[in-house]
Amino acid sequence: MGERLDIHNSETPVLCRSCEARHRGMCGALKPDELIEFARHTRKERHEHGDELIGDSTAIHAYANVMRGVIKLSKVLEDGRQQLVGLQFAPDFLGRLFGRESVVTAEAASAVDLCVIPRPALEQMMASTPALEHRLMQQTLRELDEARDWMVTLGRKTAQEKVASFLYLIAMHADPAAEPVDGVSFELPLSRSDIADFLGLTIETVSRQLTKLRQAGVVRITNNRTVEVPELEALQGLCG
Amino acid sequence: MGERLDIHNSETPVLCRSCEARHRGMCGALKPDELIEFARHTRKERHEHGDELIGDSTAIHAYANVMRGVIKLSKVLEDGRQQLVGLQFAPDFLGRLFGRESVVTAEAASAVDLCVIPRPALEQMMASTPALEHRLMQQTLRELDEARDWMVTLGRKTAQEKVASFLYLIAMHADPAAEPVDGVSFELPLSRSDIADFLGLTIETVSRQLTKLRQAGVVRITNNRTVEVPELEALQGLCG
DNA sequence: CGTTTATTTGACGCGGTTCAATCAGTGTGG
DNA sequence: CCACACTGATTGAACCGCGTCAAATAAACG
Repeated sequence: MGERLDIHNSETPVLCRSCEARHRGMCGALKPDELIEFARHTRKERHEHGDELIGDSTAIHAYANVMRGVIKLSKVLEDGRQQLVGLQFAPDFLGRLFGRESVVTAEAASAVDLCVIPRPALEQMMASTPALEHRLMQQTLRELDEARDWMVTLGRKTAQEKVASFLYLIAMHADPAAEPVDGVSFELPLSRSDIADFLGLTIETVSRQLTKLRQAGVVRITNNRTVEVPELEALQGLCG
Repeated sequence: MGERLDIHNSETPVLCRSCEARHRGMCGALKPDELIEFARHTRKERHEHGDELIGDSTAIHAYANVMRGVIKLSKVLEDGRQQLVGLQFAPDFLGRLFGRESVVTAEAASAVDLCVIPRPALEQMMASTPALEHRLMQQTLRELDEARDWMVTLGRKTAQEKVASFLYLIAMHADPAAEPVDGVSFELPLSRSDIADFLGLTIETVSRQLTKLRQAGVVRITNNRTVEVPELEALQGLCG
């Protein structure tokens, strides 16, 4: 009898309870019973640093929610020049909605946990649940805003300002509540090479600018990846 | 009696009949009676080249559809450096949905006709007409794709490739059906200064690269604004 | 036709790339 | 445990593409 009750129970699925996307991500748009229906179609996937999650020009069979880790979206020119065009953190949505095939490559920048849902399942659900499409619309609009900010960085900032802007971006992501006067410390989710591809620079230039920032006392860097910013304000002032 | 019938008539509103947005734009998502309701809230606006349509950091009271002309979206840094972050043509949608205030400046790059709808009217309509939100979602996703393509241009292409890419972009917009082997001719919607801000270059560099392209026989330019491309393939080959 | 603004062209310098060498961290096998 | 290789990051030196500054030319406008 306990079991029979469970079937019609509207409790949050176990796996969703501890999921960030449950509230801040797209699943926040779902009512309890919708969430249960949703969870019936999803599967969890764990990926290692460096795994290619979606290849450029590959068919789109599934979408996903980022539950943990960082994902980089990139594009390459025929001759190999590469540019990052997006960075995704939990609880972002991953995948080009309604696209025939992907126009970017998605790669795990760290260990990553995904909550994967097949394309037809999500699209059906979106069609019947306007709130879900609305939530994804909000995320898409936010991504567009970010892309445009980034375009200013790529087109108009100096190498110094680019690197400062990148550090500031990551710092704010590590601690969204941080005040300008605060100090923060965090791990860089990207290698020098990735940072260069993010900023439209070479690794050498990135490295040189980082040493300048270090010498200026704006940041402290240990083990290549750990960054400490004594006061965000100083960093912000260098962002152009 | 004829008049009474008209009231409940489901004919397309007169002003919408010749509008591009009616089919390709957001209004294509509306059924005839919805279109009538929609049209009750809209007003047509005509703007001159150079008019500021939306200011950075201004409250968003209305959205609009571009019926004619070209609009440039831009951002500026405190010290005046400027970067275009979007170009909009008919029948694109104008305005940051659900945003509190604009994060870009929108300026008419040519004479422009807008179909303006107050913010509450559109948002109510979106809430009750999922197809409308879906259509706008599609446009937003397309804009995001374009922004990311552009990021590659800004971050990784040479001045030569940037200018070629820009000309190619405009050429394809002037004649979307054009084949690579075809030739096309069109008017540039932007000044050299705007093109520079679009590509993250200076006007001098833009000018020099245009002369190079002219000397190479890839384009012919008359009156500073009229461009003729004998074969698109040659131009495309220079886009990197 | 004169004035103003937009574009082109030229000369020069600098910021960032390129090429190359060094250094640091990490794993591997003897 | 150390020598070795390997990968990622830093540093240095030389080069060059693009920006800067300045002047000439062309187009737009009254």
